[in-house]
Amino acid sequence: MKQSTICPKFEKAISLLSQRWTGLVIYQLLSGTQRFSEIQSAVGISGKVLSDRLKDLEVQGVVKREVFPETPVIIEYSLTEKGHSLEPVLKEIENWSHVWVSSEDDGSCEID
Amino acid sequence: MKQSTICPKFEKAISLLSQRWTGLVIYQLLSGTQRFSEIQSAVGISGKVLSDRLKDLEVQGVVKREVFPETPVIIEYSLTEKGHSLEPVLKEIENWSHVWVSSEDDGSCEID
DNA sequence: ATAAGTTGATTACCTTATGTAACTTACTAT
DNA sequence: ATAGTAAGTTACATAAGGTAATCAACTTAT
Repeated sequence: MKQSTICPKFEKAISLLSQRWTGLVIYQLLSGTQRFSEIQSAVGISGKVLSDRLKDLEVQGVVKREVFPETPVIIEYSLTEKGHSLEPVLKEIENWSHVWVSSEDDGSCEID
Repeated sequence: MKQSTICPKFEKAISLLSQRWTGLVIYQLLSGTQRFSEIQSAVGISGKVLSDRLKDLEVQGVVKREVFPETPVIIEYSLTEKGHSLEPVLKEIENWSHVWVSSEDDGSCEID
């Protein structure tokens, strides 16, 4: 099963964004450079999967990884230009969510 | 593991879009009402998962399902207002993909 | 009448993907 | 020595997804 009529570039982009956690991780990094454990606790993702995602995003040129050999070691993750260019997409989703997603029992966020 | 600092509405929206195939199905329906098998062959998704996704999207008020008891039965899927309101998001992704995704061995689409 | 075909789904069965928790490396502080 | 820290990794269990066969309900072909 592989014969869509949809633009392959779009498909690639969608398959990136539609991988679980990826959008959230990028969104989180929009607020600036962060370390592994910061991302992990902010996003609520398991270490294993975060590790996978970051490797993936690095390979795709969306995320940059920098190692500082202090003790204990510090590793910083940030968005590349390509990564930052996803901001409009994430903002559009954020926007949509504030119009169309009901709060239900959820709390709300600052922006609400 | 569940204690993010991210807006719950945004999280909900992202969890919708970051479910595999969902974005592609909605994108496909942007071009108008379609039947099960049309979506299936256009998107390249298995019948099982498409069935799941459509049920999901119907419950979330993104997709509308109409049954015409002809023979064989005809069932039409279309976007609701909520569904259509996702167009800017999908277009933004499309846009991004044309700027940042390389063609590699892929073909290209009309828009390229 | 019996067999074959249609659409939208579902079922059984197998392979990935994700979650949990324990463990690793390398070095510091007690 | 012992414990602690950051960033992962590993082993193991559960959930999600893919494939192919099958179903319901009705029509057309033989």
